[in-house]
Amino acid sequence: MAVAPPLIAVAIARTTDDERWTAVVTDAESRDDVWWATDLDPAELVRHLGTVERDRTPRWVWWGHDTARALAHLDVRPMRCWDLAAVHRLLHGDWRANAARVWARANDLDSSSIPELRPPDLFSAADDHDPEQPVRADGHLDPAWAEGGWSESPARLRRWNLLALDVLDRQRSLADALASERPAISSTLQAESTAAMLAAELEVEGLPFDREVGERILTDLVGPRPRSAAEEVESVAQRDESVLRHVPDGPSYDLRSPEQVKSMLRRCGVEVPDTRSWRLERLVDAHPVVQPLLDWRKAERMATTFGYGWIDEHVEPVGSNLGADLAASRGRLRGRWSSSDGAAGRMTATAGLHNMPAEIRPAVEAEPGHRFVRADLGQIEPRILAAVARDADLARATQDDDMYAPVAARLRVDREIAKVAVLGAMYGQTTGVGAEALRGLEREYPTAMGFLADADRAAQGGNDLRTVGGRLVRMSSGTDGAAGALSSTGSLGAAVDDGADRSRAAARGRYGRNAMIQGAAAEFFKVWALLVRARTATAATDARIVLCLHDELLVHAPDDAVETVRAAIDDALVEAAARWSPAAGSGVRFVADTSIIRRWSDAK
DNA sequence: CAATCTGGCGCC
DNA sequence: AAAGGGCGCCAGATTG
Repeated sequence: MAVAPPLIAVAIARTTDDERWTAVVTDAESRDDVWWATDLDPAELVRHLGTVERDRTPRWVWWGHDTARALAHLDVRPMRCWDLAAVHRLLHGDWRANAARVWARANDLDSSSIPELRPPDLFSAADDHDPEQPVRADGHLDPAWAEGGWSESPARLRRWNLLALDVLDRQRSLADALASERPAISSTLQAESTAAMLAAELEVEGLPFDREVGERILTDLVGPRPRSAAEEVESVAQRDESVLRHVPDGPSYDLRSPEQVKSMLRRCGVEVPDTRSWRLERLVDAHPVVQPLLDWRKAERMATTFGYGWIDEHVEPVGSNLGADLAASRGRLRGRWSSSDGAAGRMTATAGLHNMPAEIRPAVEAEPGHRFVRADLGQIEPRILAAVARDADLARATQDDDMYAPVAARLRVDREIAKVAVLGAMYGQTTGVGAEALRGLEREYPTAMGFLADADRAAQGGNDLRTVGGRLVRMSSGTDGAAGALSSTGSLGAAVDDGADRSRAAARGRYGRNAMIQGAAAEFFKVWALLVRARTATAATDARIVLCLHDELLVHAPDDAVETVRAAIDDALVEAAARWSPAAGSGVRFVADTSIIRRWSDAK
């Protein structure tokens, strides 16, 4: 049995904007400072933190993203973490995990009474609160502390660490209380915390992006970069005209307004309830305006969401670590990352990192002397279903590289039907081609289907759920839960069980059933990604994860390290399956497809 | 005026 | 009987 690593709190802050640092490192057991210093240059700080990491291999405790981001900025890469905000999000299903909310929850305070930070005014003189005291008389954190005041002096950093350790104790005891119901929860909390560190690293690292390639692609799709506002207006007008010239003379229509597009189509004799592309695609023969409209939509989206402005805003030059002449157009595409967001705790990212159109992906290109090692998990959700439901029959199917093949054979249907049915069961879809096969699934895999039905039923009833790893998925109404938008709004007084109510309940059911699978898949993915992170960022290989995409990893590695990285990724998958306790002993096999490529678009 | 909602669409 | 999960982002429309 391994000895648990020591828990050590860390708080760091820049003293001025010229890169001097203050740091306090506090031992959780003794509540004594392991080390503190002020007016440090970054190299000293990094050396000290590295010494603690190496000599004591601690689990680092900190409040949240600020600290993780600062560590990532310093290129300090702790291997074991406890991020109070990440743990809070998981335990309480509350994604607005700022320090005040984390503290309030850990201390059983009502989050609706959290004080707001107010600018100093005439009344502040009447406030007898001591500014050096972080906790107010009502038990809440002083908002001035919570929103940055903690970083103003070494004494405050130390105090901030002690408060963090108090929260840590409360979080650990809550996790202990949940452990009988969710045995994986402790390891989930550790993985989620280290994933928060990875998210901060992804923000700093950025995704290698070649602006010249990107702009060339854009030129093909939406025309050359406008050189003036007038040219911009002209190009927009031309794009609009390519659609509007097919419309009979009459009023003008704004193609960006769905209502007006509906009117426009009506004038052309095409009546539609909405103008979604899948609907219009069936009507391309109904009127010559339909196809140009579809083309317009595609180009317009490219020009607005992923156009020149997008590149200008999110791609930064890599700087001096490459020869300027060698890579003038080389940049890094950066967005903000969250390690666990939304219903099921998936990673999310801004700046289009998670929904970049395939057409643009050739611009994501490894830097000179480097390649990408790309890996994606195969059929992750049905494999996760087999594991979390502990369905032995479905687990047997996962032995196949293509698990839909044995499922199809057992149901005596085509593979495509089996696939649609399995996915539909996890999404809550019960109509269409998969409907008949769904009944086959219920007959042949009653354990897995029963698991989904249980989650569906519980969620329909408004009961909160927990993923297998322990993440709370809130179904109750209120302002906290991600399911707020789904909660029933109508039936307060004269409750009428009408169609709208049933439809909302069904939506909650689908949401809940899917959250159990998507959430567990996210938890498994993070275990895998973190093992890859730990194994590939050694001095020998110095590879970096540059993108996490739900079931896909992109690692940027020096040419001579790519084979080592590939092997590490494959080993990490085997290890993740053994370490992630819901899978351990379930008989479920996980598979990944790994390739070594120059451009992201080269795979698949 | 900003904040929020809605339709639409990219990706998984 | 019917029931399509998640995210971020854009633009227009609406609300406060």
